[in-house]
Amino acid sequence: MELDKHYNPQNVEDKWYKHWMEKGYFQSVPDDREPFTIVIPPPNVTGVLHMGHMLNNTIQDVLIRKARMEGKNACWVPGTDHASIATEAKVVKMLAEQGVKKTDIGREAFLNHAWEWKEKYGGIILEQLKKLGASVDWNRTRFTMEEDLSNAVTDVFIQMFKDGLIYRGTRMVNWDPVGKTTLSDEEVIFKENNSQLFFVTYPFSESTMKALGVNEGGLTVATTRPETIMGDVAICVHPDDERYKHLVGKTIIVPVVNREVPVIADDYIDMEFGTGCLKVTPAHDENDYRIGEKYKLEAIDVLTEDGKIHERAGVYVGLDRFACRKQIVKDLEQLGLLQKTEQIKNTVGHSERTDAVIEKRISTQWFVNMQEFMKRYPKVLDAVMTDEIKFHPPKFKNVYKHWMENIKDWNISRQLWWGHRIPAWYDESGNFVVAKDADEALTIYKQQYPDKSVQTLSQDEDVLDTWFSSWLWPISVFDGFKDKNNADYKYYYPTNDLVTGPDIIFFWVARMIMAGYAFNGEKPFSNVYFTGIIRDKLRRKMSKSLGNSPDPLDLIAKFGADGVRMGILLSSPAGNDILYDESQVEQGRNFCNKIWNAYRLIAGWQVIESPISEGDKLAGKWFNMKFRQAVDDVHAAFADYRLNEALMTIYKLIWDDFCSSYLEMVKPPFGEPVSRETLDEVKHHFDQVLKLLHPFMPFISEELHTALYEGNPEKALIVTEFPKANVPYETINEQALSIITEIRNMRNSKGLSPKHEFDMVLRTADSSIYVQWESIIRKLANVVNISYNADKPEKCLNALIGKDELFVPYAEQIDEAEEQKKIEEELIYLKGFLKSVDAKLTNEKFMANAKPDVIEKEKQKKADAEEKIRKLMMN
RNA sequence: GGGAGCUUAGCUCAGCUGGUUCAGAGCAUCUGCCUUACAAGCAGAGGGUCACUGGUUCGAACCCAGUAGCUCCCA
Repeated sequence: MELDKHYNPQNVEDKWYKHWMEKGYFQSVPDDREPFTIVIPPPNVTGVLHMGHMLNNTIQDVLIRKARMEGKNACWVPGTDHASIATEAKVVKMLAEQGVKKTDIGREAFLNHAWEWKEKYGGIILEQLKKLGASVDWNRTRFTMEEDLSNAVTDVFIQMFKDGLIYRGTRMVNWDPVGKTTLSDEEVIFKENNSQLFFVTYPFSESTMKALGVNEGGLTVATTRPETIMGDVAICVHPDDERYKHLVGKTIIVPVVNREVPVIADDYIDMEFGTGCLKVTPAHDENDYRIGEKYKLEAIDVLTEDGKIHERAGVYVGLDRFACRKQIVKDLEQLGLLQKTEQIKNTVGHSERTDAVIEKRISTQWFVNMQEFMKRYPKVLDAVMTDEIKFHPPKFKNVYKHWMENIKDWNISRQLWWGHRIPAWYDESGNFVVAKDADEALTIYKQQYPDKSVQTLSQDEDVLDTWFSSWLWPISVFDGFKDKNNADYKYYYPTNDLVTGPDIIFFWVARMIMAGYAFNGEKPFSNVYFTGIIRDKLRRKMSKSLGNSPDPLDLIAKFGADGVRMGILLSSPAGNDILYDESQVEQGRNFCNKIWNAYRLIAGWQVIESPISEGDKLAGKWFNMKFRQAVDDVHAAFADYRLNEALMTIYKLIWDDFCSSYLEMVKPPFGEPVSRETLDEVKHHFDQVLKLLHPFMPFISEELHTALYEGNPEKALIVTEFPKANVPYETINEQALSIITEIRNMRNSKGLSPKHEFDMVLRTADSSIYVQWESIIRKLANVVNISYNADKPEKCLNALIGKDELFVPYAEQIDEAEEQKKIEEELIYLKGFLKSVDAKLTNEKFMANAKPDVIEKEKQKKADAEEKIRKLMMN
């Protein structure tokens, strides 16, 4: 069969994925083997695959495939996340395009649309994972809003409420005016902003003027948010501030609304900032809220849920908050109350999902009491600090610790419909009970409020934060809440590795650890591999608006899944951002091609039934040594989750040692056959290398593994054995191989063709280390006659091979002076080296302090250098 | 404002508890080759004051202090 000159992934990848599926290799059921479990970070159900997913899932697939080949019962659980805000936003947008508003159609109809949407688009991202080669157990696909997982959420909520870990309270929360929902602190992204700082004068009240005996005047405050002036209830200054001391206790007038408010003093105030006067707006700022509580001030919320001015403000009603800012500044100017405007840099919170500017708002919501939680489950922090749960790279331990030690209550209610509805039921006066369903709620209610005669309660309209279900994921995918004693859960949990981005360390990783210890008393996983964030060449994050994010499926179509996997992995040590560049996936594709052609080479060999030659035998042993060393390196790299280094080791093993060296050593001259024994050995080595490669590049390795055995391999590669570490091997002295490089170099420097034949003379104390390599040296260095310890030829090129001398007779265009110069340079180098070594050896302090083995090494270096110098001097 | 981390070749990064003249890898670059496996290739080569300044040490890319620049997290 004619084989294509270039590897063609299209002919290979889908075929093998289908085959693996049909054979059920991805499926896992509990048995007596050791389990190896990974739960996928569930992508948003309506999402599409992006580069981050590619990196993340490739790493998981590498870990899973390796474990599977090591004889473990590998189980990779796939699934999707309902992603409350993101999905609801998409459905709202879709309905808007049809001219439908969610409030018009009501909750039930809206949810029908959402489920329809989910059915239609929910599977896309999982299908895309197949293209990548992800060996997930599709029978185990879960969805965070399916019945069992929803029940788990409800049960956990109820339990935590009973345990006093969940409470309903009125707090200042983050409000997203576009999504019209609250957000947790983690969902607020702070961005640096160029803002204007407005200096606004609040005039003295009549009584103040009277008391001061003046006819005019006022206090000037600096604010970036003049549109909240209508909510001002006080002016606050520092008690020690000499400028304002006399005004404390007096009143001033809030501009525009002409409300008379007090001037108060509190040492919270920073005298240096602005004018040293703070306008107190308890409804719209966290710090003002605290001051408001302390001094029992009213909180006037002047904004509506969509960020417009509320009727309560009295003026500008209905105007958008930013439009209002402009308008009020204009009006203040006209009133002569705007003193000046300064440009400042500050940070402004934005919604992670909608990017809207966040408003602080006082609202009644559900919270998890985190301080209390951490008090009860100290293991959540300890496990990470003591490496019971290992972070890779470990630098994220600090980040984790810092967050844990400063943890705030978690706002878990969201004003959305798509999600897990909060299992709380209310009567008309706001009394509520928490229960599994309406019936149970009523029963409990009657017990709790026996004197009330309510027959119907209404359920909380809000749903829970998406992460309130995600944090249960490693437990709930194995139905650990439904039945603590089920076989899957007992077998697979705790899971082994979690692979995710550092951006969700708080959202998800930390909370899964909390859930693990709180609901089960056990860690959810043993290792967390934090990937980097994929950026473009210029270190910009990949984003739709920049258009710098390639479509992963296009890349796979162009370069093959193996090529893309390799390209992404090669440059991504754990925790480092990866700078994506198409040349990397090109490198991956080229590597596939290289391997493909290695196969083409041996597939074309004619075979003869003759015994293996000594040279081929030696080449085989030599390659085996290289292979074993590489395998050990690969295992060591895996142990530290240095996957990129493991892959690089394999890359070099295949390209340099297998292709460039081993195959060249045993390759028969054109048209000549190869011995059966040699071919078998080459095939064996090739197959070993493919096994090592398989977790990284599953498709091409499986294809060639099969091809090597003429379509009848004993086993599919995916379930063969991954090469083991620490297998003993015969050590081969390979010093002779540097002769090849030296001679090729000589030829190159003289501009000679590789076809130009050379003879060579070696001066050595031990010719045996060279003799066995002769046939290979002849072949690869194109040398004809080899002699040992003969006289130095009249005219020759020379080089040092270790401590031995190599002469290559060559009469033409030889420049004696140049050759001499080369030797001189070598001598200068060696003498310098010797001097530095001598300096150490004659230094008493060195001899006194250095470890014996270091001294021994230095002595050896001295002896070697002296011998080399002696030889060079003789010429 | 608080915290963490980074700075090594043109680029991306290794360099473990100081000890081969220790300065490495891949890619890129340069030179010569279309040598019947592969030009998506082959054979070679050249690139670095290890951010800067001091200190500790027989010895520092590595340890310590300071300076500068960058990144991330938190408020």
